This record gives sequence, C-alpha cells and structure tokens, in this order.
Amino acid sequence: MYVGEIEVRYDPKTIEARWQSIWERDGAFKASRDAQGAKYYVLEMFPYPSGKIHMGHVRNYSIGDVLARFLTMRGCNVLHPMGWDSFGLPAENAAIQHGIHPANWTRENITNMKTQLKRMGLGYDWDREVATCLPDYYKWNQWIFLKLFEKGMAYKKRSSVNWCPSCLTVLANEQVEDGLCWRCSTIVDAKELEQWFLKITAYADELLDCTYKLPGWPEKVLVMQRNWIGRSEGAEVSFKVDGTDEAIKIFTTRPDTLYGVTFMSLAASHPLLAKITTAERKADVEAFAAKVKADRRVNRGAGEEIKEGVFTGAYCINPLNGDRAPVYAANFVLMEYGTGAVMAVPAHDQRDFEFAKTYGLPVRVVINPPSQTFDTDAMECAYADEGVMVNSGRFNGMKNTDAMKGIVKLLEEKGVGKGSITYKLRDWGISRQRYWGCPIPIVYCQACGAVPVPYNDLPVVLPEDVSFTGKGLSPLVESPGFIGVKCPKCGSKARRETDTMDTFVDSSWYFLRYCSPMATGLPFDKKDAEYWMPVDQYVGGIEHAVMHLLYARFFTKALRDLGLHGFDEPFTNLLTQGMVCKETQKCPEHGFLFPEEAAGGKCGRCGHPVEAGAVEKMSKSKKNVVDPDKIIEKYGADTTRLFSLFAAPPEKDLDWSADGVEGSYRFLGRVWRLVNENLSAVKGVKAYDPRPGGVLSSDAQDIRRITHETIKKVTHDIEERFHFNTAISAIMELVNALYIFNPCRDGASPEDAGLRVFMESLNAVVALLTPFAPHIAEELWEKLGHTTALHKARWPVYDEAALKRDSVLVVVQINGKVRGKINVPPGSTEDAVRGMALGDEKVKEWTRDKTLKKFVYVPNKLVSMVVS
RNA sequence: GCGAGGGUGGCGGAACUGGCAGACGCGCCAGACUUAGGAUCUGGUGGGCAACCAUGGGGGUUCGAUUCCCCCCUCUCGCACCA
Repeated sequence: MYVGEIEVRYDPKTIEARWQSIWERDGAFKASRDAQGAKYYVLEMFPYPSGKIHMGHVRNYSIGDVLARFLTMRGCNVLHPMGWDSFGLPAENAAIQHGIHPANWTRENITNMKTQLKRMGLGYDWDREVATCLPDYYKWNQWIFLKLFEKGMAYKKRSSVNWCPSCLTVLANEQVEDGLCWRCSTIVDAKELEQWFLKITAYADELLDCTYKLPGWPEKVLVMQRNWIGRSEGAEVSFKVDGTDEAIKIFTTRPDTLYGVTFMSLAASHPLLAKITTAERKADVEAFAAKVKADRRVNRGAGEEIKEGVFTGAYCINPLNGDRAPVYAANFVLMEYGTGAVMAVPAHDQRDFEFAKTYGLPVRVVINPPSQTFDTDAMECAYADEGVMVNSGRFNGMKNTDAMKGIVKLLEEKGVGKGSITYKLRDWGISRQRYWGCPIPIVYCQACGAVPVPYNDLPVVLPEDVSFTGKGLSPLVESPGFIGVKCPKCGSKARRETDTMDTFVDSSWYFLRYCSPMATGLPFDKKDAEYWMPVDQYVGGIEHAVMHLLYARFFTKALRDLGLHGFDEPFTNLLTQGMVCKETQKCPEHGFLFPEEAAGGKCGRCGHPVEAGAVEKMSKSKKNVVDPDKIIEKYGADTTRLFSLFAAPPEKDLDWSADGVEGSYRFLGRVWRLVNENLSAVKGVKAYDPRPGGVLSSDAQDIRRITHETIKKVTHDIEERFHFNTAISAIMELVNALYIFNPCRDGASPEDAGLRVFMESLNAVVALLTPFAPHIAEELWEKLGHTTALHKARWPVYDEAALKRDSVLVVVQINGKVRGKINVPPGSTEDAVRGMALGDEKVKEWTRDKTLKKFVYVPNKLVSMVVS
C-alpha cells in the first residue's frame, strides 16, 4: 500500500467516547417543533429497566437509530426519544429477595442502562426521557383514569378473574398464555374479586375496523389483533325452560339453523344450572361441574377433549316451533364467551353432532346442500355450509343465507330474540395487588362508596415507608399512612384503594408524553402531540402484537374522545423485529453452559466435550446469551451495531455468531485503513465534480459509477425496504472496489481526476456508513477534511449521469441455456442486438445448421433464442 | 384442526415487478508480505472429470421459474372447543 503513512490503528474505544461527548456537547439529537423539514417520529419500545441491556435491545435500538440518523440526514425533523417502562414486578421481587427498595433498585438500573445505551452511540433526545415510575409521569395515569371514570369508561365489578398464585396478582386475559402466567409461567387460577376495568370493549368495533386502515403494519399483527377482538355477528335467543319462569339466553351465529335445535348445552359453571336441574339429576350435574372445573385446570390449552355432558332433567322450548329440547351441561361450552349457553344443532355443527352421537340425541336437518337431500341416519359429520332450508316452517325453500335475516326479524317480532354481536375481547382488568405500580386514585367511604381523588390532590404518591415480606397482600395494605384518608366528599373516615394499575397502562400513552415531557396542566400538550404524532415508525418485538399494541391503540382513541388530541391511531408504520438467537451448548453432566463456560469446546467444570444444541432465542435459562457490554468492550459499539444489522433483515430472527462479529469488525478496520492509508494522498483534494469535468480513465469512470450505484442502492434499501443487510453489503462491495482502484500513486497531483473521483468515493463510503456505524464515520469524515460534523451533513445524492454505462452485458440463452455473453451499447435496438448475438462466436457454435424458431430480447439484459 | 410465514452452498444470507441462482459476510484453500502471524493484502471456493446437475419433493404455465399455478413433505409462529 501507500508508503510513508504513520500507522494509526482503528481504536473504537477512543473514537466512540470522543464522538459521544461531542454529540452530547452539540445537543445533536435534540428535537424541536420549530426545526426545518418534515416531521418524522421514530420510536422503539422503551425497555423495562431490569438491570442490563440485552442483545434484543441492541438490535431493536440499532434498527431505530439507523432510521433516525438516516432521516435526519435526509433533512427530516426527527423525534427519537427514549425512556423507561419502570414499574413492575421484578423491582418488587428484588426488594423481597435483597432488601433493596424498588425505587432505588429501579433508579440504579436506569442509570446503568442509560450509560449502556449512550455507549451504543444511540442518538436519543434525552431531554425527553420519561420514567413511568416517577410521580411526574404516573400522576397523568391517575388523571386519565379519573377522566375515564367520569365517563363510565373505568368501572369496578366483581368477577372471576385470572389469578397468578406466584405473582400474587390478577392478570388480564391477554396476559394468560395457554393457561399460564405470561411472566412466570405459573398455572393461572380463577378467583372472584372486585376489580377495576377499563371499557376497551366500547372501542371493539373501531379497533377492529382500523386494522383495515393500517397498511404500514405487518399483516400478521393485524390478523392477531382481529382474532383477539373476535367479533361475530349473530342473534341472541331466549329459550323458556319448560315448567319454570326461567329462560336460557343463547348466542348463535347461525339463526338460520334455529329449527334444527334438538337439545341445549350449558357451560358447566352456568348460574342457571343450579336452578333448573331436577332433584334426581342434581348429584350427577354437580359431580360433572366439579370434574369439568378440575379438567380445565389440568388440561388447559391441551386441545381437543372428548365432548362430554350430563342431562339436567330440564327441557326448554324452541321459541319458533315450540319443540321441547333436553337441556345438558356440556364440557365444551365456555362460560366466558357469548352467554355461556349454546343451542345445539347437531345436523349443522360438528361439536353438537359429536355430542348427539355420543348421547343418542336426535339429528334434524334444516339445510340441504344445493342438489342433495340428507339422510339423517347416513350423516357422518355436520353440514356447516350453505344450502336450502327444510323443516323450517315458512322459511322452507329459501337459501339459508337469505333466511338468516328473516328469522332474526321473526325473533324480534315475537320478542324472543334479536340480532346481536359478540366479541371475544373482554374489558381490560387493570387492578394489580402489587406495590410497585401506579396507585389507583380512588377512596372508599362507608357513606359515599368509591370516590375519585380530586384532581388537585394528584398525584397519589406511592409511600416509600413500606416493608417487603413477599407474604400476604400488597405492602400498601400494611401502610397506615397510605390507607388512612378522609373521604373527599363527606370528610368522614375512609380507606384508600390499595390496588395499583397494570403496567400496560403506563406504556399505553408514553409516546404521547414524549411529545411534551414537561407539560404540567395536561398529560401532554395538544399542539405538540398533533405536530409529532402519530409515530411514523414504531419498532419492537412481535411479543407485543396483541397486548401493548392493542392497549396503546385503545388509549389513543379514548384520549382522543376526551378531547386531548385529534388523531385515531398512534403508530402509522410498525416494524416487528425478529428474535436474537444463538446455538445452545450443553454438558451431559452440568446441563446448559454459558459461552464462557464452554470455552475450547469443553465444559469448564468437568472437561467433558460440549454438545452443540439447537439455535434458540437467547435466554438466561438456556444460557445461550451474549452480553452486549462484553462485545462493545472488545469490538466497540459500531461493530456491535453493524453486525446486528448485517446478519439478517430486521424482521427475521438473527443467529448470533462470534465469527460474524469478527467479520464486521474486520470490515470497519478495512474502511479505517482505506481512508487512513491514503490520507496524505487525498489531502486537499477536492471531490470530483462532473460540471467542470475532467477526463476520466475508464477505471475512474467505473468507480464513479459503482459509487453512485451504491448511493442509490443503500438509500433505497434503507428507505423502502429496511433491508440494512443488503445496504451494508453494497457498501462492502464499494470498499472492495476502492481497494483495487487505488489511484494514490506517488506523485499523483491533487488535480488528478482519478484522485478526485477517489475522494468523492471515500466521502460517499463514510457518509453511507453513518447510520450503521456513526462513530467511525464521524472520525473518518473529520480526517477527510470536513469541518462540518457528519450528523449535521446531508445524505449523499446519486448523480444520474454517473450511472450511465458505455456498454451493457447481455446474456444469450439458446433453448433456455446460457450459451454466450455479448457487450452491446445500452439502448440498442432488437435488430442490432440480434445481429450481434448471431455474430458471436460461441453463439454461432450452438446455432450452426439450426433454424431460429423464436427470438426474445429483454432490453439491456438478455437474449433468448429457440433453435432446432 | 384453522390462520400466517419460512425451506436456496459447510454456515448467516442475496436475487426490486419471471430474465446469468448463490451478491455480501463467515468458514475453508492457495499465494504475497513477514522471525512469526489468529494481523494485513491478493486470488479461489455449490456439486460433477465432463456433458451436465442444482433453490424441500413432484407436476404444470413459459423462450425462460427461487419468483406464477396445482399437489405433497417439513419447520417456525399465532389461534385453538369462540357457539
């Protein structure tokens, strides 16, 4: 290489510290409404301050930072904030286990993690930092709660709730996965409790409809939300219980099959069961109910069970045809959905069919397929498709789809039913029997009942003088100073609510607080919110597809209806990044091993050869984790970021590979040397400018073309596709080409056009690298003689003229096989290309003595000939 | 079972609307510089001696298919008695 340079080693540690402090000094990432350019709000899901950042964070925040830095360089007015989802169970557990107060534990973790994020070189506007555990923030949770309470959107009810016996708290339905607690995987119990609920169901339709207006979201997430909301249209029908005043209310999506009802199924926990069961059936029904309850606990999520039931002795009357149908309790009917009772139409519902076969109940066909008549005895399964109505009174002969409306109308006329819509979505239970959360601002008074804390008294601050035993109820219950309060209404002795809010409440509006973190009169300033919102690009893990993203959407709509802002949806575009995975390592003796325990392929404890396991999501339990701190320590933040972006496209899972990190480090070293080793040669050289021009050698012309092609590709890959991996590989190719080009011969004058092209290319490499590896880019930018820092510089724009080629390579296929390649001037006519193709020596060999049957020309790309 | 998304070299992954399959990186091989190099630089690297064969398997459409259509296998994720 170039002789006479003083070798300057690539030393990420020094460079990175230096630029981080310069950025801080310059306030490089401070966002302001008054700044120039179109607003762009980039947001990554804020972390829970568990102590240390992990590779998932590194990936998440690297992706966000690429976008934020790129868009800033593109001239956008970017808001890129960060904060802490800092209420939650781990802090309380730490208090119980180590005697540290949750507030202190959380504060320390935030300090540590903030340092880590800064060391990553992430460009956040820290002036907007929010921490949900601070009274400044959670005061507004309480404020919002009171507003919702006033509107009847927050209400209290006694109901069966999901209780996690390990977390000692209630869980929302969304927080129960396969019957297990989403956090600790303990089997969830049912428990009757008085709880606060938010009426998310009031927004069920809007939440559902808007999923069709979010083209920037992954279809997968939208489908999951739609399924979760689970809207079904149908009818509610009342069936009188024969000989009593009771009526069973059912929900059905198939009112057209009403004439085919041959029995009735109630959930085993249906409240009517006790009333209608006859004396002689009582013992059986109770035993059955107990069995179902026990099975649910053991078998939840286990899939299809055998359909079982027991006769109650009661009969109900079909309101349309007066038929008497036996009432059963059945294990497949869920109390939580619809009305907990199902009319059974075995001919047209598979579950009812199986049940009827088991218990010898009649099957009555009311819909025949278009050109077929069912023989009831020969049916092997239910017929759930469309057809023609039979055995259905005045509806006979109609298409069932047409009869549907008529039957609902008839029900309404008779006053025995009505059209109805049911959702799977339940109201959101937000009460948590925990200390480390936002207090619910309610006071209980003997005389006045549940009284809201006056707005002036907000925030209801969490008391610090509590003890953490891990036993019994929430520490707040034991805090007399907190509990003892006077009724805001009548002044008599009252008791404060001791439940705190689900932490998902905190994260349902934090993106709004970022817009005006200092707002004092309201949770956020309307003008600020309407300027910055909605978030243009939200980046986070797929695990929040339903819970957080649904709650945040709900809050956005609820706050809109409180008049706080005027938009409908919080997140225009959503990017769900894949998980960070790594191969597990196992010792037959000692189980899973951390990477450092498996050094040299042997178990650190017993020396047994390590067995390689599957590639799985990084987790402490599998010990296949890599500590970002150690990677940053060894290679620097730029390498760490670069690798996490290069190894896979963002939405896919990423396989962590130590060798791959090494490769990214090597590449940055290569860029470093490319600039440094040629520094004295390019000193004072002006980047090539095509206007005054200068004659370029064909090599220089090629390099210039590659440079501008790279600018075009990298821009496109970041902007349109988020394919950072291919963007980075394009930069690598340019660097490889520049190593070969190398015009820095001794004595090349600064006016040398080749040298000026080289300078232009070096500038491009460095600028293009900025979003991925910002520190090294800034350092090299400075070394190249720029006086304006890169973070204030503009993204390079490609020169259309530079992309032009003298000739293009056209592939010649003969009978579908590549037989030759020819260079033709771009834009050649088909006739000209045909002549050149047929004149090519190799092509001649393959076409000799053959006749040309077909000739296809794809301009500037390919010729395809068929010969025989 | 239903829904969604995948299956491409030894590995991670490229290939925009059908147009040279394997970019880029890792690993591996060779060479250069070196006392040495796990540093760096250069070159090579799907299989096969070849014709040819290769994008999970089998059909189809097409001049041409990783890409479009049909059938099957397989993996991952989500939902799972939703009436």
